[in-house]
Amino acid sequence: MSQTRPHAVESLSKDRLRLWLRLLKVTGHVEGELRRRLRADHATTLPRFDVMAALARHPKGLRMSDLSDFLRVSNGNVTGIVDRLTEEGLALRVAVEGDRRAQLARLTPAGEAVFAELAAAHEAWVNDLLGTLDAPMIEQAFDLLTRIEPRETERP
Amino acid sequence: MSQTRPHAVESLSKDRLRLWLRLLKVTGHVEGELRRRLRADHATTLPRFDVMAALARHPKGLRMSDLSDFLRVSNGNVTGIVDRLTEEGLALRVAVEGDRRAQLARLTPAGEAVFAELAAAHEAWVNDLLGTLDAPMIEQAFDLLTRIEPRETERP
DNA sequence: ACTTAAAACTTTAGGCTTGAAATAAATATC
DNA sequence: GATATTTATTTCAAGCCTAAAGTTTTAAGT
Repeated sequence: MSQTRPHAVESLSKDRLRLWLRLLKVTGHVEGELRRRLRADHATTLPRFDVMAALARHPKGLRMSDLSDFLRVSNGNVTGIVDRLTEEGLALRVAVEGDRRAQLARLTPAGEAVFAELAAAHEAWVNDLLGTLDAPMIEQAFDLLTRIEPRETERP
Repeated sequence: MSQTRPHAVESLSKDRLRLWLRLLKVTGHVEGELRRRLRADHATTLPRFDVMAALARHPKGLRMSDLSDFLRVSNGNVTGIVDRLTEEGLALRVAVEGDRRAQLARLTPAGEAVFAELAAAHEAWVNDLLGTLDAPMIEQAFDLLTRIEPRETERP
C-alpha cells in the first residue's frame, strides 16, 4: 500500500535507477577486467571469446544467422568476427548441404585447443571476481535477475 | 565447511560462472533496450547520454580527463564524443584559466534542455524495465552488488 | 636557465557494433 | 515457367572503444 503513495512511487523509481547505475558499474568492472586479461594474457578479445564459446558448444557448426541470434548481436558483426577468427586459423566456414545461401561456422582443431585454454582461464577469472559470493547469495541473485528479465527459451 | 570440499568448490565456481553469464544477459537486455529507445525516440546514443549526464551534474564544466575518469572510458574516446556533441551544439569546450593544456567540457543551454528530456525518458524506461523489483528486492540487490565490487570513492 | 619528467589532450590504427543497403539463392504465387 | 517474396549472408557508413604514439604545456630538478 505504501508503494502506491505518490512519494513512495517516485522514490522507488529513483531507487530503481540507482540500482541500474550500480549494476552497470559492477558488470562494467567485471567485464572490463575480463577484456583486459583476455588481451594481456591471451591476445584476444571478449567478442572473439563469445563466438568461440558458442561454436565450442556446437561442434557440428552453427549457421551465421544462428550464431548472431545466439549471441544477440547483428549479422554483420558476426561476419567480421568469424572472418578474423578464420584468418587466424581458429574457425572455418563450411557449406550447408542443400542450401547454397547458408554456411556453417565451426572451430578448427586449433580453435578448439585455444578455446579450451581460454575457457579455463575465463572460469577462473570469473570465480575470482565474484569470489565473495557464496552459494546462498548466488541463488538469491538468480532469483532477483529472474524478475528483471522473464526467462526465455534457451537455445540448446 | 562443505564449501571447502573439492566437489563443492568446483560446483561453486561453475555456479558463479553461470551467474555471471545470466547477469551479462540481463544487463545486456536492459542496456540494449535503452540504446534502442534512445536511438528510436531521441536520435541519440547511450555514450552521448552518459557524457551529457556527467556534464549535467557539473554545470561548471569538467576537464576532459575528469570526464574520462568519471565515465571510465579512454581519453581518446571522450574526445570523439565531445567533438560530436559540440558539432551538434549540445556541448562546448572552454579554456581553463592558468593551464593552457586543459579544457572544460560543458553543456550548452541547448544541451541542458535536450538532456532534461532524455533524463526523464531514461528514468521512466529504467523504472519500466526493472519494474518488477520492489523496495526490499532493490535493497537486497544492492547488498549483493556491494559484495562483488568493493565500494569506491564516488566522485561528487 | 636548461634539461627532464609529468600532465592534458588529440590523433591514429585496429577492432567491435549497429542498421541499412546489396547479393544471391530458395520458396511461393500466379 | 515467370515473377515476387522471403531468407541467408555480406558489405557499407558511421559511431564507439582502446592502447599507443604524438603535441603542447607545465612542473621539477639541477
